Amino acid sequence: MTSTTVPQGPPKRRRDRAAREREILEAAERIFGERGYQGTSMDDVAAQVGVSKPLIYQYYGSKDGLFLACLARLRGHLLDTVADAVMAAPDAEDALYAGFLAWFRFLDEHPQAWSVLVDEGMLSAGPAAEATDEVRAAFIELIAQMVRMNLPAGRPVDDDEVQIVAQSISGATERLAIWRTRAATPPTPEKVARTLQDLLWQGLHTLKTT
Amino acid sequence: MTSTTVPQGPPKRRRDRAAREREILEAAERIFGERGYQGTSMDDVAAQVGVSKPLIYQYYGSKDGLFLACLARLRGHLLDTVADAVMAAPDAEDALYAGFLAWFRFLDEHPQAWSVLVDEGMLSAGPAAEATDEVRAAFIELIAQMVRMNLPAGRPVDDDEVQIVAQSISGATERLAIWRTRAATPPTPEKVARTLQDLLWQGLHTLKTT
DNA sequence: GTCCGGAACTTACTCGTAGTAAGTTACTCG
DNA sequence: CGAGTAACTTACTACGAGTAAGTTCCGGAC
Repeated sequence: MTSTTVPQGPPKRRRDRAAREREILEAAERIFGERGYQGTSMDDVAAQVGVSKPLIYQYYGSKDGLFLACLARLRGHLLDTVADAVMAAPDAEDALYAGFLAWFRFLDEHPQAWSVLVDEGMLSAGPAAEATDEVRAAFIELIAQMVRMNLPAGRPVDDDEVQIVAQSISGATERLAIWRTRAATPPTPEKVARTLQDLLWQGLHTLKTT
Repeated sequence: MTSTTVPQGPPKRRRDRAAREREILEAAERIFGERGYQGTSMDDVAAQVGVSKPLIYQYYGSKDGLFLACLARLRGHLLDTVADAVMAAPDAEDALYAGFLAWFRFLDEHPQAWSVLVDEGMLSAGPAAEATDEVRAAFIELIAQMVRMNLPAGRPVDDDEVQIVAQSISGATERLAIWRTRAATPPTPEKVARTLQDLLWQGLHTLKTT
């Protein structure tokens, strides 16, 4: 009877680093999504994974680091979804609508992912701020490209204006998403996307005349 | 020589409650503005005022409570400034521009006030969330009223659409403000206000035909 | 004056959580 | 088998939010 002493139910012992990192990331996404950044402690995550806290620190460096990893993954996923919708649209006008629609639908379908994204404002201080800006910047860039699609090719583009418009759209869609989650009976994604498109479509053309 | 024992340099001893509350609030605004919500400890504020921490808790209840008090005051100030500019404008088109301009100018002139306002996202958890929503709701309402000013009186107003537009504008202006503080050479308030107005003005009229 | 009631204020804690130092266990390759 | 290394843990420190229980001072009643 040398061994066979403690055959635990879950045979979850040592895993290699990549597998553990994935496991931790999934748990973190879930818990951050449920309880928010502040409401989640590293001990919670560690306990959920069945691992000790320092291991998470070894892999992710800090609480901000772990949160950022979640954020980057989720936002990447969202970005892909929206970008696909935009690319699939037949023309610029449809692309605008399709992009908005994909955005709001994704957030309806992944509510806890969205909770994480909302909390990104959390990291406004510290070196994490730049990281979140980078993550968001990919989105702004997608929007900026869509905006440029609307401008005739020959004209000189005022980059400041493109930036202003892209930032505006980014801010508008984020606030609308937050508002929809809080509202008692939020309008459908279609309705919101349609209204936004109506609001912006004409104005986007005035840029080229400036 | 009954008294005259300890004539300290700064004769800051007991003050009545209202005066102390003001003093604490001013210090808190300054420190929150400089270091952000996370970066500020209650001990910092207490030390700055020259008072002990429990006194602040007695007056403001919690860190969130203190922060909210700052927030409400600053946002009220900002709201008044923008509302005044909107009201003073001769027509709806000017009102839109004037409102945006007042907003961006105020934030340029009160950078640390703005830092506090940016951090409000911080309070996405807990009972403080509703309070910040209330504070923001006043702004949304101002915008919604401006939007309604653009619609002909006789038509039935789609309240959902008005809300969507108001939320969008609120989100756009907030994100633009954040972007301007981070950008190396941000465009002038006039430029941003002008571009935003161009972007939105035409679209605002399409609402009435929906 | 002096006594007393309450408001202003403090000392000295508890508790929870981010983060770390130093050590231990198990897998792997010669 | 034995050594090296990656995976992992125990047992802390540090610090900040929030609190219990007390102390000091002022202003009015007699």
